[in-house]
Amino acid sequence: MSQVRVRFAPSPTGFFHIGSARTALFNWLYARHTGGVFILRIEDTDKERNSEQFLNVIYESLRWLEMNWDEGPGIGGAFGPYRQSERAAVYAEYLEKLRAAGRTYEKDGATWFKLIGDRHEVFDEHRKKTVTKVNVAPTVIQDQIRGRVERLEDEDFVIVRSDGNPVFHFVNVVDDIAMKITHVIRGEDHLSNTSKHVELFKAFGVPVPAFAHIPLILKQNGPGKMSKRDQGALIEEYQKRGFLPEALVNFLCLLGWNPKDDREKMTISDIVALFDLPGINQSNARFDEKKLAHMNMSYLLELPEEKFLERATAFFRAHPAGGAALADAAVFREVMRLAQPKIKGLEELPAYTAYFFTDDFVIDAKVQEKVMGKGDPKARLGELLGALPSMNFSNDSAIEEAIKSLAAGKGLGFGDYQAVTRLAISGTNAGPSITSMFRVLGRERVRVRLERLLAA
RNA sequence: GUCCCCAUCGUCUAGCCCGGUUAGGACGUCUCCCUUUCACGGAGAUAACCGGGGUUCGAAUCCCCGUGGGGACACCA
Repeated sequence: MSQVRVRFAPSPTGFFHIGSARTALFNWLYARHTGGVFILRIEDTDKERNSEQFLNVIYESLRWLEMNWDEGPGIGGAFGPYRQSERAAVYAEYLEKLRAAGRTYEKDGATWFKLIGDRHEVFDEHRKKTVTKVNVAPTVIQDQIRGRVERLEDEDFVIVRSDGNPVFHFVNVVDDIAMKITHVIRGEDHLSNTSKHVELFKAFGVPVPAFAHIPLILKQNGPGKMSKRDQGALIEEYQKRGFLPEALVNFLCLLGWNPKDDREKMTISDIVALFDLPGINQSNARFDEKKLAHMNMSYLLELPEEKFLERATAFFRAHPAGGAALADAAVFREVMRLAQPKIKGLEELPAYTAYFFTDDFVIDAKVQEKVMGKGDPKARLGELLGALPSMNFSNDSAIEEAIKSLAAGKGLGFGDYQAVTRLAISGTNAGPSITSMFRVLGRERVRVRLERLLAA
């Protein structure tokens, strides 16, 4: 068989969302799995709704998710241009073929595609108008995922608007022919359009590509498919929130596809090796951000220290808290080492580590009430403060030993000092071990914080 | 309304094609363990074959009908 050629064909009429990304991903995976070609084609024939801003979001999101395209904008290729707004000549040429074959006619200033068969008028209750039906046999669609689907396509349809611009169905098919697309992998919302497309392919006298209509992604709450306006729908949102692209890709693969065993976390090369069209599900999947978050945490946890530092640095650079956090590279590195095994996502970092970078941190009132109401926390603070000047701050275990021996001298344990000390130096009840916090903060800042709570 | 697609735990899913499983895994939730807090991790628990008919010795699995969900019905893509 000749080389697989697939395309992802977004229209830049809105932000790039989860569903589009998954469609792109399945196309990309299939190309990589088969050693084929992944083409990016921009379907910007709707002049009213297109915008350069949305176009850039598409490019940026695809690059972020590392779905590199082999042909398309910025790359070129033998079948360009790859933006439909620049392909008018191609459409004119193909329109002429259809016209020559007697498959078009003009009506109301637009060009219509003519079905072959006897015609009769029918009043359509739903559309409240009289339409012309054509007696035709049902169009058969052979779908790689759904099997054989029959659909009656029995009305002529517009292929070129009265303003001269060709419509989606026409340009989509023309480009698939011109770009020698072998497999059309797209959302199931296009299944109903496919009969139009098949009739066009047939009218052009070319073989119909293989179709694979993948299930849709439903919004996490409420009815319907996910759309650009839904909460958690936008790819760039995840990028901004510091999700790891490899985690998002892995998660997206699992929405509608799986390796047929218990594996979930897989490297992209494993996925490429295992992915295939017949393995794709037929039913829609609901988006579950909790599972994405879990996947993300799992990837974050196994990131090498240096990689984590890189990602965290990039995240803080784009964050309001970044200035303070990144002021001292050595401290930042230490704090990130402490934070990596503890957090679920990079977006937790600023709040989780704030007290390392500022002395003006918030003290959690609820935690304070709880901690200060048990035992004699102020006595413990006083004792610790007394021991502080002679404490060896060079490493965690030295600090731990110092606190333990202080505790032992009073007939207490490490735990009796833990909560109140943590509250004093971080304002909360969750975080790295207090010995690490001591070491990173340093004696002087610890002293000030202990005294502050003691005086409160 | 018409047409098309789909249907296993709350969610993502394995199993279905080639009928016989204690219907498996993951996320979530809960419990316990680990522990210097919080996470991580470990052990366990929770929870599903949409309904009804057939076919069959036997149906999650095959067939039909309902029901439910989704999509499409533009001179949008």
